[in-house]
Amino acid sequence: MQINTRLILGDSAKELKKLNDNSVDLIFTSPPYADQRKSTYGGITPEEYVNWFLPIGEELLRVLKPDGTFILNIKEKVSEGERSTYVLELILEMRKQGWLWTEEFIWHKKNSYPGKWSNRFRDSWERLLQFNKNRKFNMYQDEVRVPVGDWAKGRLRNLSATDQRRDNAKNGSGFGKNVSNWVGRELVYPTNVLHLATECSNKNHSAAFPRELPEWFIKLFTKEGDTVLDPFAGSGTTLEVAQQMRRHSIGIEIVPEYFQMMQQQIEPVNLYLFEPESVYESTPFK
Amino acid sequence: MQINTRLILGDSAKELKKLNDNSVDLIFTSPPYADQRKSTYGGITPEEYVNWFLPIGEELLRVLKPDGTFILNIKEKVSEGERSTYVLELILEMRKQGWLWTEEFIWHKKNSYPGKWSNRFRDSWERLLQFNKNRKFNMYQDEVRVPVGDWAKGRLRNLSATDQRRDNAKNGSGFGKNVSNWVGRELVYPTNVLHLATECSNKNHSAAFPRELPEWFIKLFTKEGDTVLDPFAGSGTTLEVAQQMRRHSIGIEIVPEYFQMMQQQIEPVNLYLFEPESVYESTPFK
DNA sequence: GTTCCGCATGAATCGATAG
DNA sequence: ACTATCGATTCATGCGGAA
Repeated sequence: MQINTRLILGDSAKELKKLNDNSVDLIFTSPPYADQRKSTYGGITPEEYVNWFLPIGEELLRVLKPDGTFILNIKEKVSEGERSTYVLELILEMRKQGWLWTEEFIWHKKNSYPGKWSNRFRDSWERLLQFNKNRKFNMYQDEVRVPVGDWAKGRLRNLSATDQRRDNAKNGSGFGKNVSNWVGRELVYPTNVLHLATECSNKNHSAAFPRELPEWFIKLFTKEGDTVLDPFAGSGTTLEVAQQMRRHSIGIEIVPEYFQMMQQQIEPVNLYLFEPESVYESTPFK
Repeated sequence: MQINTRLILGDSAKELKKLNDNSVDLIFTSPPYADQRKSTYGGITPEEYVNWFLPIGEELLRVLKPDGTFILNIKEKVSEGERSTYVLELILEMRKQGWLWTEEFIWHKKNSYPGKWSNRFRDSWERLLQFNKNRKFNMYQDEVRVPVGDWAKGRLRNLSATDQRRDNAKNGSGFGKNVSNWVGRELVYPTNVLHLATECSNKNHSAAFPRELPEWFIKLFTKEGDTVLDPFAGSGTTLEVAQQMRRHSIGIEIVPEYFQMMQQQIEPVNLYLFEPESVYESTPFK
């Protein structure tokens, strides 16, 4: 199967209009955060932020498949000693647009940005807001199971004898099922807190988030051959990961510098030859 | 110095009116969360929640000292497949009342409630919203510094088997060096994420949160002889901790059962005899 | 005296069933 | 149709009794 990675230089508000309705399985993005300094490129002030984002949210709602998911990585900055409220307002407004606010994951950063202030500690977490179009959506939970916590090592070692007995007793009649239950018992489902380190600066350009972050959500909400969209692609981490995981992807980036960085990093068309029948499915492009 | 712990049976909306303006240094509380079922304790629906809380917020703003802090422990529940938005709305409304939303701490629960659903993982975190009356407030950061060794310990504990082996392999020759490195290591400031386990069942009385939670904020925002207020005292964990830390405290609880539990747990007036001159400072009661 | 194992139990959520 | 109740699911933790 052929995996397509499409890079677009331009403004998301405009470029998204060129995508078809209901054509994307997962949107994962980390938009530019609001910033007081107007000098920075794309500098959107906290006051403008919601109105700036909403037209894009509208388009994202259109291009997402009914059973798709939108993950928005965001964190409000401090402004005049307070946390800004634009993220809260954004959630409320997006619900009015028709989004369901399904969940809020937390990225608990193991190594947060250093610093010291008299009235505040280092900020060590970010929001990962999950939005959906419907209550039913695709979620492949088994793909992200993690090794069971440490406690089990000491206690679960010789579970066979007693625990199987207990299991049988509970089930009562049926006794065929239990063995398979305990196979691979080392894996448990994760929670809505992701405890990851921020990416070390071993690459020339440091991404806003570590590769594990998009990887986890791509695993969880898509399968091979699905399409991932990042409307604020930045240096292209999301797309790079999506490609390696054999998902089609589309990235939009307005800053030429970042766009070129992406182009150098990513092969636009990546052929996986071990599945030769090149079934070219419905493309998300009009 | 005499430490006063005052327990009040009644409705916070009314009882708070009996407290003086600007008389409390820290408010730490965990109000009943909104609930679909009307039969249970508190029984406030998500729709009613903001309007129910706001009059209490008004009184809390009045009784808090100008340089005091209000910590609100809360988490929205799921309702019809979505996270409810009442907490977001509450923050926005409290700002209109005059509160500053200074910070949002995260309580990352090590042991979250179990369960499995097709569209959601276990909820493993709660909000600790920090509100203030002014940009300047008392914060004793040095009181909550943690040894670097703490995370090192946790890390070694978690990754026991394989990682210790790997660690040895890395160190290669010298195996005496590493341990002494962490002894007496300098204290560092924490972040805005608290990683604690929930207090589990088998203790005499189980609280909604572990003792470490109020303890940490009492250390951070008050000094000995200051006054702590919990308008939803529940089983009295906050007050108990405050008393042991030699802070005055006031607890209000509407459910007689919980109130009696507090009374049994806490000595109303606790004399610390090793400071005999009983300086009776300004009382917060009218 | 340690270490180990069994058991109970949580600020939960969904879907089916019953009134 | 709409609401209240109930069972099923699941994992980290502390306590108590056993090895």
